[in-house]
Amino acid sequence: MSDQVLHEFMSISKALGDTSRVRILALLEARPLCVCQITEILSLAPSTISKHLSLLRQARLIETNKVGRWIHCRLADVKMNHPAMGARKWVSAAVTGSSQLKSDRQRLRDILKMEPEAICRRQLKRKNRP
Amino acid sequence: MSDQVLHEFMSISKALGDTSRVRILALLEARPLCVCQITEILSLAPSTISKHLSLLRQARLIETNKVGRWIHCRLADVKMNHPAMGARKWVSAAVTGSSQLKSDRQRLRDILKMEPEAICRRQLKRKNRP
DNA sequence: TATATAATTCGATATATGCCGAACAACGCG
DNA sequence: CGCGTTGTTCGGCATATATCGAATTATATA
Repeated sequence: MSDQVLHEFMSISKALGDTSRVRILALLEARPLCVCQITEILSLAPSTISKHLSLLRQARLIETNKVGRWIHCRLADVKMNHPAMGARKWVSAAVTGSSQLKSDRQRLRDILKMEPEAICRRQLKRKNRP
Repeated sequence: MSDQVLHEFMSISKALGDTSRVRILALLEARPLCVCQITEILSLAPSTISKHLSLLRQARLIETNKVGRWIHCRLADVKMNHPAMGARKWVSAAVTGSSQLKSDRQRLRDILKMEPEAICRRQLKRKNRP
């Protein structure tokens, strides 16, 4: 295809153009997370989170790997020579101080206190008894 | 309003999420330009360009000032302490080598050879005799 | 093997965005 | 002043995207 450079750049900038995806990136700066933890914090449908993660992966901003039943997400390797790395640094510097992201981090701390398996079960419970 | 920080960031990342606006930023890296020159290079309707410039201005990525009949556009002041500055550096580094932007720069060189007033008249001619 | 769980894909829908042309506003010049 | 020029605003249309729920796939476990 033509103009790989611009295409790659647009893939990254479009990925950064949505609040939910920026929140996910900011969460992953604290530590790697599994998809169900991210879903729990953002309070969006699993299918929506899945789509967001797919776009972030396409933009090479995050990497994922399967561990048993779960899929672990983490920020892409910093040593990678890719425009996504410059983006990561910019985002990181630009969003410090956001109250939304601060509140997300607090929610993450709460969730990490629970046993890992309890998180997804919580979502199930909520579904069956609304 | 709540979370000024995230809101400002999203304003910038959304501004960077469109090819035409990235092309405008890249052009302005070469030198300040008037709106009609940008319109000529991108080959879009004046109203479309105007909208793009408005978004770039809201994101504090560019600044404009009126000079007689024309409106001059330039990249925002680098000394400014604003997330837009980090964005500018990232964009600049990430898009070098794009063939689309290279071709835009060539087109810019051609246009700069013409007398300034000839550019807008060219658009007028094309309009009257299609 | 049968069931439950974690995540993705698909289809539908509502909203956002990019683009244009027409109308409008501001400015300069004869 | 009246006209041409430059740019913006507005309304409409087509496309893109964010979201959900239902169906599907893959994995673990009883």
